[in-house]
Parts: sequence; C-alpha cells; structure tokens
Amino acid sequence: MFVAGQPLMRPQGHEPGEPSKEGFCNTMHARDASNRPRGVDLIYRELRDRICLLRYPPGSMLSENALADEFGVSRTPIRQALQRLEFEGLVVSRHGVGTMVRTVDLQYLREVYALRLKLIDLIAEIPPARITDDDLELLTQLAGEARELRDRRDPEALARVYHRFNEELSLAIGNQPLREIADRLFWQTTRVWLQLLPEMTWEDEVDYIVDEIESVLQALRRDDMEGVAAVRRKHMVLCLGRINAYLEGPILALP
Amino acid sequence: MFVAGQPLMRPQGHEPGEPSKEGFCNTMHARDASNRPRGVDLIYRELRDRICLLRYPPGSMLSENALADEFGVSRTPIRQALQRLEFEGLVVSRHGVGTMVRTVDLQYLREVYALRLKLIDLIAEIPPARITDDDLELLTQLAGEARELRDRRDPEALARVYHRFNEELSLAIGNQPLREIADRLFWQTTRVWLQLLPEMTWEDEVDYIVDEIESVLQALRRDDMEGVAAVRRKHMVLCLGRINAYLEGPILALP
DNA sequence: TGTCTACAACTTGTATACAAGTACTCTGCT
DNA sequence: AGCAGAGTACTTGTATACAAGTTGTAGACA
Repeated sequence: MFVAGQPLMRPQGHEPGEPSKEGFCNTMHARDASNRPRGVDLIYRELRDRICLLRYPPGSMLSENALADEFGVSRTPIRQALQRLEFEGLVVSRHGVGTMVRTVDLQYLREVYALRLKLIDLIAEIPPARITDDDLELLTQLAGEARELRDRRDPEALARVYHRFNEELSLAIGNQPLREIADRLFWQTTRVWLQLLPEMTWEDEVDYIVDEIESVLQALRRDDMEGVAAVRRKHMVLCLGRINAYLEGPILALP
Repeated sequence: MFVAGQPLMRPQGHEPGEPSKEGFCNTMHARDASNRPRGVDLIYRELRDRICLLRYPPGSMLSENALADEFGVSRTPIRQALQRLEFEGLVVSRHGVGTMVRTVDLQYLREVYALRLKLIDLIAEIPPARITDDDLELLTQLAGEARELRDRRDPEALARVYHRFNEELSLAIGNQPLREIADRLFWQTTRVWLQLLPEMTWEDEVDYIVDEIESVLQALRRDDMEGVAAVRRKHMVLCLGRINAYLEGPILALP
C-alpha cells in the first residue's frame, strides 16, 4: 500500500526530488518555460476570469461538453478545473442537472467582507515581501491604464486592471498561507462590485480606483505598510457603502 | 455555451433549486440521510485522517490503483480526493512518479503557526455561533476520554480526541469563511505535534490536552470568547515551545 | 381541459482503456 | 569493473464509453 518513508520532516529547503523553483508555492501551478500557466491551470484561470468578469453571469449554466470542445480537450481536465472552482465557491455542480455559476449569498458576502477588513490589518502587521522597482513601475502603469478608461466606458477592462492591481499587491504579503487566503476571498467577492457598476457613476468609479492605486503607490514608496492597509481599508469601506446603497439591506453593519 | 440567467444576486436564502439544508456550506459536502459523508467526500476524509494520524507518514507514496481497490471504486473518485488533498497541501502528485504525502516545510510551518495565532484573536472578536448544551456535553466527554488515555499510551487515539475537540470548537466560529480557513490551517499543521509526540513525556502531553479542553469548557460556560482565545493561544504557544525544543532551529520566533 | 405517466434528451458521475512520463534493471560494450 | 543505453515495469494524466440522475415534453386518459 504505502512505503514508509523517513518519518521526519524536511529541515528546510524544497520537496525532495522537486526541481528548485523560486517562490515555492503550496498549490503548485503547472507552468511552461515562459512561466505561463498551462493545462488544467490555464483552463481554471480562464474560467475564473470569465466568471469574475461576468462573461458568465451568476446563474449561468456551464456545459462540460461545450467547454471541452472549446478548449480542445476531453471532459476530464474540464471537470478538474470546475471541481477547483467549486472548492473555491464560484460554481456549484449537481448530478443530472448541470454546473451553475453561483449567485452571491448576501450573508456569506457580509462575512467575507468582514473577514477581509480584518485581514488587511493582519497583512500590515506581518513583515512584507520585498517590493521591487519593477512592481512600483507596474502599479504606475496600472494607474495610467485606469485613468485612460475615464473617457471610454469599459467595465470589463477596468475590472481587469483592478484584478492585476490586487494580484500585484498580493505578492507583497509576507505570509504565504495568508496570501493564498486573501486571494481566494478576493475572487469570491470581486464580482459584486462589477455587477453593480452599471448603476454607479462611471467617472467616479474610475477616479476611486485611480486614487486607490496611487495612494497605495505613495505608501509603498515610503515602505509604509500600515499606510497601505489604511488606504485599502478606506476604499473597501467606501466601496461597501456604495454597494449598500443599491441593495435592499446593508451588506455589512460596520462595527 | 451558457444561458444568461438573472444577472442579479440572490437577496438572501439558499441557492435556487437547492434543497433547503441547515448550515448552508460553501463547499457543500455530499452526505446521506444520517448526515454522514459518502462518496468522494468519505474517501477524502478517510485519506486526510490517515495522513494526519501518521498512518501514511510524510514521504509515503500513495497508489491510486491500490486505493481504488481498497475502496471498491475506480481511480476516478480516488483522483478527485487526492486532487483535493493536493489543493490543501497534504500530498503532491507528479506525472510518472506518484503521489507522495508531503513533508512539512519548516518555513511554511512557521508562517501557518504565526497566522493561526493571529486568527485566534480574530475568532474571538467575531460574534460566535451559538453553543448548545450538547456541545458542552461533548467537550466534557472528550476531556474524559483524554484523561483515560493517561495510563494507556495510544498517540493515535489522543490525536483523534484532539481532532474532535478542534472540530467542535470550529463550529463556534461565527464567520463561515473564517471557519473554513481555520480548519484548513489546522489540518495542515496537526501532524507535526503527533510526529514529535514519541519524544515527549506521554503523561505531560495528556495533561496539557485535558487542561486545554477543560479550560476552554469553563470559558465557554461563561460565554467568554476572549477567555477561549486566551486559552488556545497559551496552549498553542506552549506546544510550539515543546516542538522548538526538538527541532534544529526554532519553528517560530515569537514577536 | 387538466393531470398523470412514460419517455426522450439532456446533464454530471464513474469505470476503463490508452497515452505520457519516470525510474530502475539488465545487458552489452569499452 | 565501469558505464551507456535500451527496455521494462511501474506511475500519473487524458480520452472515451457507459451508468445514474434530472427535467421537460408529448400523449393517453379521465
């Protein structure tokens, strides 16, 4: 059945026999030479993006057969990607019925936002990973891309910018399990803002995002992680306020 | 490809078309009438227990074919369970080689423990779920079971008691995503203590656990969640101290 | 017309055959 | 002896056929 290996833990380094990779990740993602995801991971990311960019709105039915045809693979890898999306709460599968993009449960959304607010403080307390000049450069570029969208209403593009912004900030989290958690919670909630964006004033929303990116950028230049946390907290609360205004009941009762 | 459903989120309640279930869970687990897991979920839990009880020591190779034979199913459900275990960081699969129970990475372990210590405080801050008398009764019983093990050295049984203790406390976490996160982190770290238990003094370890359960019980009776957090924090730090004593470098540099 | 039933057309879940990859062994040569 | 290389016996990953389940619909019948 199983071969009893050395029952001791590995003192430091990497998995035995595993090729040395920078940024050893718990859930290792398959990547090719150019560090781009491939295989099942590529499918997973593509589907996640489609869901979180509302190309698959909540309630949509996803067909394993159709996806298999589109990606040129069999149902097996598709099912793996969908199973992962189900673990992360973005879809739900039922035998004989189909796989549906989950609608957002308000109670769950409240709890996720309450948790994310708390985690922002935690992230600031923990010594951050090193920020390179390239990272700051990318953030500057993202702020520019967002600003350019002010005169061209393109919600999906704006959402994509925000996703990249979040991805970049995630890299600064100096605690790997916390980073994984923060990412999961982000993807669980990011659809809601985009869903309500048509009801908002476009220019205001662009300005909010530009302000958030630039404020974070300034704080990062000062190595002021508490400042980053304050900015993110402020914008999250503001965003929640705007969301609350368009929902029947308030999403989050602030403490 | 997909049918555009109602693009609005569901105001409250449950998934449309989903049978009303108490304790709506994000990652819904298949259960039969008696609320016991079945199918893939049963296999997943069984394998997770075997790994965390060290019946599959770190470094062991798991054979999909052997597991399929043992559980009387094909490789497909086995692979689903293993994939989930891989998401949660307990095993690692490599094409052409096999599926190995992961050894514990010290750096990752440090980060998980640091995070768990922070989350304990968070759990206390959030309004808890209601504790029933049945829960208190179960905790009392668990303390008794642990006490009985003082004269019968049975590490696996003691670990099982502690797992049930943690499972019960998890139910008191009033924030569902936080509960899921705390559970995952628990299963990622619980092997380490058990692994080093043979080096410890058996009676002392039993006493520690009995003390933790009973102290938590007293705090719960007072509805003192901050007290529960204090007890858990204290015991986690103590446990870390004992672990540090038997490892080359300290696992966690306490702040 | 309303209702109940059987069926057909889907869906996801499972079993199985095959492809791809790795590691070890045994052989043959230097 | 030492070493290179083909081959073999495993492993996981993928494709496909089939089983199980659900839903809507057509049709018989009251």
